[in-house]
Amino acid sequence: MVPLSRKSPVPPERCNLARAVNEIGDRWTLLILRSALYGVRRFDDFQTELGTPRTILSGRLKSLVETGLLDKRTYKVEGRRARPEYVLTDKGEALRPVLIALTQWGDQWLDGEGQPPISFTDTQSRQSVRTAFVTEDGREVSVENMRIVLRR
Amino acid sequence: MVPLSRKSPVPPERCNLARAVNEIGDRWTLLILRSALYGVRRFDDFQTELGTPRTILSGRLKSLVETGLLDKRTYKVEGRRARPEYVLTDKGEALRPVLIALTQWGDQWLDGEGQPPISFTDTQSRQSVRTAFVTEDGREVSVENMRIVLRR
DNA sequence: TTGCATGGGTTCGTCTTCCAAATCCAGACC
DNA sequence: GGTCTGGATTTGGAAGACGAACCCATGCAA
Repeated sequence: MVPLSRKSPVPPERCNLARAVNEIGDRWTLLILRSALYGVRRFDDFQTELGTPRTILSGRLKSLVETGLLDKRTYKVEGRRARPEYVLTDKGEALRPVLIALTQWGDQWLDGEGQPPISFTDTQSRQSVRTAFVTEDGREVSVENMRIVLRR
Repeated sequence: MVPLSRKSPVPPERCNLARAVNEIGDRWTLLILRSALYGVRRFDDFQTELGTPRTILSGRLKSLVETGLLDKRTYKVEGRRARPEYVLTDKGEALRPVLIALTQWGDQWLDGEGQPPISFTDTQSRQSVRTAFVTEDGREVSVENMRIVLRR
């Protein structure tokens, strides 16, 4: 169990977790990113899938573009006029491991019965895949063997 | 880049990511969990560190207890009356990898200059630690080598 | 025993955000 | 000219966030 502390080693203002939470830490934003990671790009597709109020969706998409998580482009279907689409940037794509880890947390602690609806396997070994901590050269480290390093 | 899709393979109602987001996906809740993972347990310590309005903090702590992420206990300091404290449960502790992954995302994409304020090393090899996907037996898998498996 | 300090809240009134429904708008097609 | 379609903005009411003040039980000191 974590020992009692009166305050965090890194204050929230300097903490990149706190910053990340400020950027993506709200329900709709996370759900939009979830859909985006599955390839959803269009306003009405987000809206239909998530049921997000159109006002909110419009605002969240704008924020996500401003913070560089989504790229607003134009797509054109033959015989339709050009429309915007919202595609994940590298920065947005880099959240995939975070959201997969959160999904697996949900699989374990929220679902209860049965198999999770989605999981992943390694195309080579065909083994199932989970998130873990690894050293630089890719060997797994357990949480007990991790030491916190504070800068300064 | 992710191919275009008109909807997600798992609808939000069945998705454990969406469920997880409903349970912990708001700013204050995530910030409270962050502090809790560092060992913060007491009302005023959360309040001082995060600046959360006391009404909000009170409500969020209550929810976190109800959803089983925090355990409300009593602590007693010599010469002080007994007071409640909020300690992470196993379910809450299991979020650590998720939040570390998010921290590392923030280190990479939000900070810009310099070293991150906090990082981790393996006590054995002294190498730095990152989050990654691994097979059951702990060998790393890259995102490109991961195949989605849908149940049913 | 009055007074004050402490920690963990609740109450109150305001102020912001959320939200659903309606409307707007530009291009494509008929 | 009328209508469809996708991507929005506007509007007004409902919900949630917020800051300040207050409450309350205990311990301690005068």
